[in-house]
Amino acid sequence: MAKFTHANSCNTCPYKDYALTKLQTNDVDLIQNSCLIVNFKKGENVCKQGTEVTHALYLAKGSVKLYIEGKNKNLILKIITDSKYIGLQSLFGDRIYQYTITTLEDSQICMINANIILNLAKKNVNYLFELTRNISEATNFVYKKIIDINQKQLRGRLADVLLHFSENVFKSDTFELKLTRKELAEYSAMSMENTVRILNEYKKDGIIDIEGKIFTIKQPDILRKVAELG
Amino acid sequence: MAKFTHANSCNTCPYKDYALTKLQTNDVDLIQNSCLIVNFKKGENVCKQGTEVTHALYLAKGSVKLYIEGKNKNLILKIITDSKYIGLQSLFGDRIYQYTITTLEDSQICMINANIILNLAKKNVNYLFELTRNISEATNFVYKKIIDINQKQLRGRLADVLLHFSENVFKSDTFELKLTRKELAEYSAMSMENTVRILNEYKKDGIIDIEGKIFTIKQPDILRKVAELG
DNA sequence: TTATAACATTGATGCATATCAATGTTTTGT
DNA sequence: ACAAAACATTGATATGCATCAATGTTATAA
Repeated sequence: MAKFTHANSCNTCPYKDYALTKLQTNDVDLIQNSCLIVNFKKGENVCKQGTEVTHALYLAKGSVKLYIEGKNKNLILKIITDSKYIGLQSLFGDRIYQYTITTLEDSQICMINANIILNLAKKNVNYLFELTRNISEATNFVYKKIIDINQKQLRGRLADVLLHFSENVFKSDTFELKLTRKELAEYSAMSMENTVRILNEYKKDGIIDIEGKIFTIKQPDILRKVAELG
Repeated sequence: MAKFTHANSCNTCPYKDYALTKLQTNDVDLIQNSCLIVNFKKGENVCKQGTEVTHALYLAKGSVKLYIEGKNKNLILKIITDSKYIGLQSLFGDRIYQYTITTLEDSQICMINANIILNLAKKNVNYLFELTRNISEATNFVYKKIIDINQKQLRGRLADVLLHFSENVFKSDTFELKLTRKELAEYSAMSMENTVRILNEYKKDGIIDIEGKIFTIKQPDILRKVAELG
């Protein structure tokens, strides 16, 4: 199992979340005292669909995939890379994880007792407000995901996904995607074979360049048109 | 356009939301003074995808569909019938509606200035906590919706939808669905023709009974099996 | 360092589902 | 009360996509 250490400097932590700035010093101490910094190796589960929510999860360093496990296939809803809470809405909802979270590389996750966060949230409205904003934006993201799955077909979906990585996640025309083709497929809600096929189509057409896991968007405008037309 | 009246008795309103009980009397008055009770006729838009969020929307009486408008087809995410806030997460997120809401029958909607709700939320943590719980549950519902669309095929999806209406919404084996076949299709993420086809399949098999818009679930166990097997 | 498994690629096949078409039925508005 | 539009139904057709299959390539572990 993963190794862990106790947090000892949340206030000066370089991965600190903005919501923490809304808390009094002694409240940050409460979090710090409860907080375990757990080192996960690549491919380990951080939480598991169907289990009870006992901790708030904060991704300090690394990257994870958040996905729904189905009978035959999985659906990756989000790739989370930055210093971010992961799955906050599970704290306030029915306290059962609706999804599994797995690391895509060695990562550090802060685990804070759920009730401590809930109590702080009940005490400090500015803190709760930040968490709520966070949850709301997560919901809006999922709405966009649904519309993609429902309204576009393969080529459009994959174009969307590539643009999303380039523009929102890595903010660069060239990026290294820490996903296998299968995972990219699960993120785009299509089969792995078709993902490969369409990627190579785009490559042949000079729209993108692929070198293993290094992606280069060569003609973002065309990709944008494909994404738009579906 | 829809007629409206000013609210004058939020505290004693039979459609009052639970979250309101968390507010002081004078704070409820703030809401009451801002609150317009708008009478919408069947088929009118309550809010429109892509527009700015200026008001919190509370469905006092009636029923609405919340749906994403696409190029060719719409996707209904939720049918809301009870005394419920509709689209709370849009208040805390990027303040642009990601969806359109349309009434399914004549309905009364309370419209409260968004900033008044936000200010109260910032002042009263118990109130905000209830709103947050509300948003979280909405998010979890959407997650379930995604998994249905992604993992199951037509028959399973439609079985799921029928069971959901019977068990969660109307809590009865027999119910009147205020949806056209097209809307039922948009809610189940499939074509209208296939919706009709499969409904009649179920009818022929004696699993359900349909009389116009009156649905009767005759063999819920079989329907549950269909929903499970996909 | 070699064996084994996971990953990646490409082509061929089948099927679920949307779309098209034609027709009857019910609402809706005037 | 009538016309027009929206809704509902059923069958035939087309196609987007998953699945299967075969093979090469790259990680991973013993």
